[in-house]
Amino acid sequence: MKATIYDVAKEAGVSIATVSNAINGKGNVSKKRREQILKIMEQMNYQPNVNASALMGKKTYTLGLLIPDISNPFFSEIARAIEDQAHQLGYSVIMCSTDNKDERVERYIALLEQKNVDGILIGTGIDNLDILTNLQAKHIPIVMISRETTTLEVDTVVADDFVGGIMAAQHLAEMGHRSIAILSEQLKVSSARERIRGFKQGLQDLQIPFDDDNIVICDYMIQEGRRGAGELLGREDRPTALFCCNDVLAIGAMQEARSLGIKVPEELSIVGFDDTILAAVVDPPLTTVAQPIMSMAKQAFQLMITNLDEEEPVKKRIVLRPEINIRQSTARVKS
Amino acid sequence: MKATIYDVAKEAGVSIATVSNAINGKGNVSKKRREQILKIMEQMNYQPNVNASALMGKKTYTLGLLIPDISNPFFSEIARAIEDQAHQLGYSVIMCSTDNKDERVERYIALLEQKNVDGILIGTGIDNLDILTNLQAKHIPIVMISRETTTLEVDTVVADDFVGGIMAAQHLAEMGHRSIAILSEQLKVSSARERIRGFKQGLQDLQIPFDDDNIVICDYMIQEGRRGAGELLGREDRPTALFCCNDVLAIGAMQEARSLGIKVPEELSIVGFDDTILAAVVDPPLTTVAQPIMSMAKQAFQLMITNLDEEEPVKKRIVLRPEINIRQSTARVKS
DNA sequence: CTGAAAGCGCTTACAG
DNA sequence: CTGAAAGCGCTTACAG
Repeated sequence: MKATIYDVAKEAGVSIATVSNAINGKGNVSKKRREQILKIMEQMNYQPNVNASALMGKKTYTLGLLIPDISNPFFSEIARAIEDQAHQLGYSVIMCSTDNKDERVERYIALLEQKNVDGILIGTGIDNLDILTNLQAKHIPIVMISRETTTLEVDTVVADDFVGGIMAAQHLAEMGHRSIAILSEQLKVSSARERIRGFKQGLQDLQIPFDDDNIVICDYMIQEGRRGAGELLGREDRPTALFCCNDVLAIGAMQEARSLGIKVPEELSIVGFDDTILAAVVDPPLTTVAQPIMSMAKQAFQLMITNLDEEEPVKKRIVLRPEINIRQSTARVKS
Repeated sequence: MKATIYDVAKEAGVSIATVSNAINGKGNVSKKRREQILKIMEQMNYQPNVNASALMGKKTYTLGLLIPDISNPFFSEIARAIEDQAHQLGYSVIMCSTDNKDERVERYIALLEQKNVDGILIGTGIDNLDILTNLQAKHIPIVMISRETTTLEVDTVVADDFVGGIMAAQHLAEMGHRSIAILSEQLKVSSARERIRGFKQGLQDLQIPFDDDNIVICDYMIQEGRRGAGELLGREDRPTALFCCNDVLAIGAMQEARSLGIKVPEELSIVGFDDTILAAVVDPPLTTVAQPIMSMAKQAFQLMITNLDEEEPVKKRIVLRPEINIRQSTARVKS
């Protein structure tokens, strides 16, 4: 049987209240008693039961992490970064893959509530704002990572998608591209919208025209990237460069180009977004905009902790600068 | 404030015992009362506090999942499969990336114990057997997935790595390869040992000689795959085919071959293991042995549940047959 | 400086 | 069929 606070109290010849105080550094326990108790705890290999103390209003030291899919490389990297932050401070994190379905989001949130998590990190899109509003009404701390809602006051940390878009545009423009198309995720995804807005801004700054007909919307799958690229590359006046809102679409585009006999980067430049492991592994290696995942996780976790400890902290929105990793999928346009 | 069992009892005009019985289908609550109570629970949006009921010896409906690294594609796929199984039955899973370090394993296990998880799924290597023995002594159900310990009696589900190795050998042999080398993970990894044993068996069955000098050991990283492949490909009598114990090493080998100007598959055939997303994305697409991840997760979870419910169930070892996915990284040897 | 007692939100015999 | 009471492992005033 696991040792309880009663066992150590009996062993130490004190009351459980004193043991509790010794553990938590509360009340006034004499130094001598305290050390003696701590020693006994060690000997008995006593670990306080977190759930029991949570019942008395203390923290559960458990957090929920909502992301679209833990098996997607981008989100698994986010998850790892969050896990590491959490682990350092003794928090556990429960993974929740939502598949971007509100219905799954709701089930998961209900589950997390029942388990009294201290807070929820949200890295997935949520269509129905009421879900978030309800969470706030229940005073469950939330922080959004890599996703955002403009309408709600909630702590969020994102990469600067707008600037990322500009970077991609500038790079392509420098390489001499003038006929460029975009492969986008669904426009309800806030980051996709921002990336496109930034990209168009970047082109406009350089006086390069862009027509919205050159945007094709895809779901977040390689197959979809192929389909979208196929549509664009089949046009009479085919683009010389593609800006893709994520690496997965970029890879789909690369595959489609190859099967159409279009050489990357000689005949078609491709830039992705996210800099997942996939970008490094593909041939040619993908030029892509990298989000500072580690920093994002650190900041997000910091915000979470602050929420947990303070009363009504002022909501923050932290925007981190991305960087473009130029590899071999982009080249000067052939003249 | 969240509704408690007292709130619904008061609202229903009954005692909390009756509410509890109604929820759990215990005792004898009249149908009418039961329905009335359930309705009120619904109205009040009452969710029982799992941690409180866990205190009375019920389950926490929380499981731990130990894997080397959630950001590694193979393990993130395992994690997703486990998560889906768990979610269906109302279990949450806490992710624990161990980096294959016993010290991290121990910290995580201590954390999981404090949180009273119902059981722990282990998909990571553990060097110090005492860690597992202790877990068993504490009667914490464990099941191993994709890893095993022969010395301990513990439920485990693995792919048949031995057969996977044979499949790889047969495929390469059929393609006419006779000069073959192996890129292995550290030999302390049980699955790597089995894969190699199977591979050698496969060759031997076909009377193809193999020399252990042709095995190079690498850590689980692309860079290491490059290094290992470089070593092998630099030899005077360079092999015409490489069997790699996982996709990551295979991809490292592909990259190294390319940078040495050796064409895959024309001059060098490569087969990997695991069939992660990476295998599909790389060029040429990688021939690789696939583990039936979904089935493995299902079985592992099933074993877990059985452990949770039954007294001392007989320990099982479930071995699932892998399959080889032949893509374009392997070809007939040039004659 | 220390302990008795009440309470957190539940479940489980047990009595009626 | 239903409820009073004890108890799970803790924490927190409060009294001494």
